[in-house]
Amino acid sequence: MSPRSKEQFHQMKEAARTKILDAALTVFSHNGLAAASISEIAKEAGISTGLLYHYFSSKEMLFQELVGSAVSVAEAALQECMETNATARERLQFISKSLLDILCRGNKTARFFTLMLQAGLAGNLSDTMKNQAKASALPFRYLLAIVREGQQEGTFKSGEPAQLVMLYWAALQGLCAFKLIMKETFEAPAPYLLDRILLIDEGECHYPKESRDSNEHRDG
Amino acid sequence: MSPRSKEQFHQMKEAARTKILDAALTVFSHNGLAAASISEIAKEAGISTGLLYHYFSSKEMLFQELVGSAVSVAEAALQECMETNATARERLQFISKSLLDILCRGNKTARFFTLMLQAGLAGNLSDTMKNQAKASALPFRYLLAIVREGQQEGTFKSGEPAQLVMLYWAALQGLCAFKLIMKETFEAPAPYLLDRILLIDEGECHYPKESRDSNEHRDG
Amino acid sequence: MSPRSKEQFHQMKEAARTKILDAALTVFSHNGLAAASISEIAKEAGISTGLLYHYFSSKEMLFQELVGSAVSVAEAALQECMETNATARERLQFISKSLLDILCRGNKTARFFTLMLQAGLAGNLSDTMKNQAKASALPFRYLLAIVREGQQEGTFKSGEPAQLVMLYWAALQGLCAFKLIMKETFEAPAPYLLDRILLIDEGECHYPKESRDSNEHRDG
Amino acid sequence: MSPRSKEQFHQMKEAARTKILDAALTVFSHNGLAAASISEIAKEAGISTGLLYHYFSSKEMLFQELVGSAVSVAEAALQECMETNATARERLQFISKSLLDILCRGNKTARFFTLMLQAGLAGNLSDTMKNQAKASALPFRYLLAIVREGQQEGTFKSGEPAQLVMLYWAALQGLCAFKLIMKETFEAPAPYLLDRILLIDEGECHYPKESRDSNEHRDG
DNA sequence: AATGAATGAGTGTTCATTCAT
DNA sequence: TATGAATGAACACTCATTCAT
Repeated sequence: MSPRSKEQFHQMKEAARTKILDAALTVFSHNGLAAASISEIAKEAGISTGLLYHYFSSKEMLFQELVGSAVSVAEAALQECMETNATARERLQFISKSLLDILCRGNKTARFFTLMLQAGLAGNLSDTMKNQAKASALPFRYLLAIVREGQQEGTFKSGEPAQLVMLYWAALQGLCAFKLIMKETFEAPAPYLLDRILLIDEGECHYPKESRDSNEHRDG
Repeated sequence: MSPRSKEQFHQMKEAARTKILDAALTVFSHNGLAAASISEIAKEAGISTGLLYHYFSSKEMLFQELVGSAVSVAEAALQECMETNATARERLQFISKSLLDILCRGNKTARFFTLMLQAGLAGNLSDTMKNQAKASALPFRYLLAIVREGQQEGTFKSGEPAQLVMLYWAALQGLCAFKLIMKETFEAPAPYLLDRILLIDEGECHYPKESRDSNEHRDG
Repeated sequence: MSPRSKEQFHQMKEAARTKILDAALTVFSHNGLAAASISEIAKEAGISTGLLYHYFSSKEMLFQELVGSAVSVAEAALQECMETNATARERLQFISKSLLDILCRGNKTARFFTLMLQAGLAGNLSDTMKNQAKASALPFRYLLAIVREGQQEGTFKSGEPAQLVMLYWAALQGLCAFKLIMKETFEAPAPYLLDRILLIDEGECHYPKESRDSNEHRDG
Repeated sequence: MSPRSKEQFHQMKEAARTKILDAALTVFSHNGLAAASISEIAKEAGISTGLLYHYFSSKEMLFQELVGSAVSVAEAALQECMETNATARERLQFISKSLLDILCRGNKTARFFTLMLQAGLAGNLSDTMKNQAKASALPFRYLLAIVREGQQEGTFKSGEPAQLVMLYWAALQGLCAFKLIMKETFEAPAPYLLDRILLIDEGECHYPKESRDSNEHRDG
């Protein structure tokens, strides 16, 4: 009843929720969204199924919270990145490097990406879930801004920004999936390889920019 | 003995099998292997569940046939491509263009890619299925060969070939997934954007360059 | 159309029916009545399921015909046996010997007995089937008559005739089941061992009959 | 941690298991293993099918537990019987009387015998089940020992012991099946009738053994 | 007479969810 | 807060039966 114990309670509650969310992420990404079972998640979290339902009202809500937390973490990170006064090139390099770093160090990021992918693919989700899944499109906006800025800087490759971002993001998605599939065998590519999808190679001759613009976006 | 000719039977059987395989591809790629339900596949194919089992002995066998056929089609195509005496650059451009073309025209390719992805991700497959799933690594070998050749040609970017291929393939995987997620909204990137993951840009200064300039954007 | 071809047709039909009945007997007795599948029977008989339904309108009818034919064969044999003017002892010995003989030579008899047993046990039969199953009680009547006659002859053991017959018949049932279970390992007991359930041993002192009657029913 | 005491849980669990095992015994012995349906067992036990699977992981495991418990109970009883220093004759009389007594009083024994029979007959059992089924051969060994001993005592009939035991056991099997088939109509035979398959009749002249007619018909 | 494709109700089994404790 | 027994609606799969040929 004291403010102290109240806070303690809150902390314990949050700790329990986090434990469950972690377990859920693992199980969801292993078996696919639909094939994951609540009882497996509960076992992974070390609690009973009944207690799980004390914290999350349904499998769907559990999923939503998972996605929601991931999105907000990602958004915060990107937001922070945008607020620095680095060049677009530096920002991209920072993002790529960060992502590939955590990709190397653990499975969590890969699991999140893959989970979002599966959620997007699943044809039988409720509307709320579908909206959540679309929230993953959020990083697109930030990247779009970076690409546009970078093209003006002259450090980014030419091409339709939306297509470039999609390609970059698709590659990232694919890498995350591969990480989970190949397990220990997986070796992340050097960040500069990923950057190169968007950035002009350092050795590249990008001075005569004007003359290129016209014939580069169309090639078939 | 038989009141219907053998050929008639055979034709009908093949037609039915094809219809079922198409339906299965659709449903599997949406929901993943575990979450895909036989009854949904049957409904999609316009038949009863019982009849589905007349043609395929189990959900797993159905999946295996699907994967097997995809792999053999892909291999044949790549094999053919390898046997031409084009340059590595031309080969890659051909592959990218072909893939993005069929990606634009229908969902089948995207579904196949996504199916293989889901198969690889699923943690609870039988051994035969796991082997099948690994068969998807097959295109890697071909691409590796092309990259190595291209780097010697001087038309491919430098970098560890295995990592380059992985990046290229990951981008392709990701694009296929996006295609299914975004549906009509999806617009495939220009092939040259994909190529650029591996190929040195036209404008790049790779000195013995002068003679090339003109034929670089064209890849057919 | 000629009377000749008509008869030929009839013969062919009967041959086909017999083939199916044989197959059905085998499959029924192997897997139990309910677990036996029509398609398995058809395969065993070398025909299609459709054709089987041309001869027998349902699984149940097939079973009924099977039982019916067995019962009539058995009845005919017993009837014939009763019409001889042998002693009761001789009749019983003849019956035991005949049964154990065919039990040794093949599985058909064992299958019939076991099938009837299963039919009797099954709780979910239609009424017609239940009646058929009860038809197996028919041999009881003949054996009862023999026992009563034999007790008057002084060659059969004392005891309630109905109980004696049941014991004899139960032993026979049990042997048939064992035959199917043990397969090649099975060795039928000597007929006289079976007879001895009902017959006074040849070496037995059955003269002082009067004094026995009272203490024989109690022995433990 | 647990709001219900461990003992409470254990008791409830055992009670539920017993209830299910009883129901399963009834249904299995009626319909045979293959034809028995889980839903019928659940209905008989008054629970949902889902709950049944909470206690037994499959139909097969349920069957195995049933058989296992029956075998161990039977073995314990026989073991105890063997450890007394009674004569072989007395032992057999005890066994027969005990069995026929419980056969009269309820259906459980009859069901067990019949269950074992059906298990032996079923052609499509898993290996573990087949082994279990063979465990039913266990009483044979004890009876064989008794018969051999009794023949030396001069109180058992002559004849190949294995055949004599098989006949005795077959009769018992048959009686159990009849009990289930005939239901209330069934009247167990007097124990001495069953004993007589193996024991020399009290009134028999077995002292002056030499005088005994050629010493049985045939048995080597 | 003969086939086997086609159906649909049924089986064993799983699992999200609820509830008494 | 915490448990796990209990439910019922799914699912994969089977099979007696029908039907067009």
